[in-house]
Amino acid sequence: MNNHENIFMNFFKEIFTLEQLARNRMERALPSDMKISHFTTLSYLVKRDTPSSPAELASAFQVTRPTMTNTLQKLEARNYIQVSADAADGRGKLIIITQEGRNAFFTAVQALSEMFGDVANTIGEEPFKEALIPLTQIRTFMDSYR
Amino acid sequence: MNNHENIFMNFFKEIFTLEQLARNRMERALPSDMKISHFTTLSYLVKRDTPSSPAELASAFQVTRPTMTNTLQKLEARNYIQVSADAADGRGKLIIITQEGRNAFFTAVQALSEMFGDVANTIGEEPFKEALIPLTQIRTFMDSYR
DNA sequence: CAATTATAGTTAGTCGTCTAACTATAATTG
DNA sequence: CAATTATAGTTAGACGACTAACTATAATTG
Repeated sequence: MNNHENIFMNFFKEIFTLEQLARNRMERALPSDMKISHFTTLSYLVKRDTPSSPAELASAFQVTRPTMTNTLQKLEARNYIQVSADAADGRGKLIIITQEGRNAFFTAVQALSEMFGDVANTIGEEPFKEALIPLTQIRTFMDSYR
Repeated sequence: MNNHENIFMNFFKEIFTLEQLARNRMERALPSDMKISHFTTLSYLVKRDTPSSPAELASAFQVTRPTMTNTLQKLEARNYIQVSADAADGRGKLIIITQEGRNAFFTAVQALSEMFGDVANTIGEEPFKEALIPLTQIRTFMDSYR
């Protein structure tokens, strides 16, 4: 394995490890019935003022449609989202967040803020800022180049 | 959500998305019976000239011991590793990689190299180098601060 | 415009990870 | 040194992600 490959290997090794560390930490901080997939989906919906389709959500989070079906079923069962038929497309559905969903989301944000606050106080936010630019660049590229 | 939190949210959103993109891409590039967990475990073992314990491996990859048990059982079934009792500790086991494991590992490295080569040719390795320093810093911190 | 192909969403089944609980051995301590 | 506590590894069961295969509707095309 030459140097070239080592940079990529090391990069993705860090990504995999960080993903696991962050997932564990966030899951511990979040309310027990709120998974990361639920949180990120609500986060997307709360910023939108127009309905989103399941396919759009699946694409936004790089998960398959069956995975998004599963996530949305959980959210609907908890009355965090409202699902309706798309009048403009007989195959489609439209998703909006409910007030209950908004409340649950902001409660979760509060819990995460405290957790992130601890991290920020210790390591500071500089490394995060520094990493964000190349990370976004790499993610955008890998996202488009499939 | 204030600015402070947005940096962390955005950072971890990129980590989650990148993890999924990288996982999909690597899984497609690897031989079909070689999972990422198998590859990274073999990668660790191939660099060692002394045996490793399952607990050491679990800790190195931030997975639980039952998860590592599962991974090692798969690797042993394929004769990629050799498992023996630890004479110095009646509870422990010792893991070494076999020649067959080395061969499978280097075949996998070859497949990944080609995939990374495509990425490198298009985006270059600069963003990876740039991200690696703060990523390692953050990972090291989150690793130690549990 | 009928037939084909593509797309939206779901269901079924697999896999890898997790937690909880267990056995066995080692280390610690009153 | 017996009793307690900690550690190594496994098993069982839950969960979220995946792929393959399905239904239904939309878009395309010969």
